[in-house]
Amino acid sequence: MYSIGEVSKKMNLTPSTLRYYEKEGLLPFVSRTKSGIRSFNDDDLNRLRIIECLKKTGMSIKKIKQFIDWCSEGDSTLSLRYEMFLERREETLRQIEELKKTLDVIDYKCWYYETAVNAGTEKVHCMLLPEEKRTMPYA
Amino acid sequence: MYSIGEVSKKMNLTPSTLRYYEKEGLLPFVSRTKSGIRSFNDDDLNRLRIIECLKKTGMSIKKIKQFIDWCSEGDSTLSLRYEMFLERREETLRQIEELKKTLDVIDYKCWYYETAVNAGTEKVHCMLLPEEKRTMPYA
DNA sequence: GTAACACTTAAAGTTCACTCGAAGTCAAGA
DNA sequence: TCTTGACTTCGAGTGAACTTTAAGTGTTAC
Repeated sequence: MYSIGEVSKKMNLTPSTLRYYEKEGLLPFVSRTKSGIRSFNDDDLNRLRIIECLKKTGMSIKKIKQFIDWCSEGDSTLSLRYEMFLERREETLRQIEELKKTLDVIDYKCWYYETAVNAGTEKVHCMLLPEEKRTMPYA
Repeated sequence: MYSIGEVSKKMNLTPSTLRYYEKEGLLPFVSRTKSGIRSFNDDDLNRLRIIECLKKTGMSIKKIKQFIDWCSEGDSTLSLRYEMFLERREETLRQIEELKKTLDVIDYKCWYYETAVNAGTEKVHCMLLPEEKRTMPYA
């Protein structure tokens, strides 16, 4: 059993954030001591890890709440939850692809500025011979 | 030469967003017609593409403005800009790695729910034999 | 000429995801 | 007993990135 402070350290979230998540309906599973203090167990931590995972795929708090609600509704929502993870999978693959394309542009810019720094001026890129120039859609 | 409406279509940004970017100092290079209408050229579009690229790496408008300011200051800021792109490169690689780890969890959940949907109940995951279970830090 | 439409500004409004502050409760140690 | 420190609630505040609104200007088609 863990207090909100312990969980906040383990998960790298502030206690305020955890209370906010609870208020938004993301943590209906967290129990309380008889004096009203939140008490997280290891299953709760695992559920929090899934929530963090969904956040990293860019899901909003509202959509994550939808998923948590489905979990509470039991087996009748299994296929909805399955579909959701398939969509998250596609979205995550898309994001990885987009970041890889972004990285190509960044890599080009690293070369561009390395060359310019060595030459002492950005003008070097107007003076390069064609075969020294890199092909990029934009510079 | 392109109007704000044409650029908004080309870049998939609203005219309001482009005006907001200008207000925030991201587009000091965009000129105006004598009647005050913004007039973008192809170089401007390329600069906008770099701005979009930096946004995709998670850079804030303020930090992008810093970079734009450096560009306006000329060769004296070349190494600052080089350093910035090296940092962006590291950050982008980090994000790709994080997404790949996230994808592993999502993939596990896809399997988890596929199995549960086929069985008609989530309880199947308590009944699986040890060798059928996947090892994941959390379920 | 005039209607329609895309452009202009400045300022206010929206949404999201927190984040903080005030006031109070509870359990343990000196 | 009293202090300390971590917890509680509720409501207000924050910052980022737009987004909308209102009022007005300019250009083009008929």
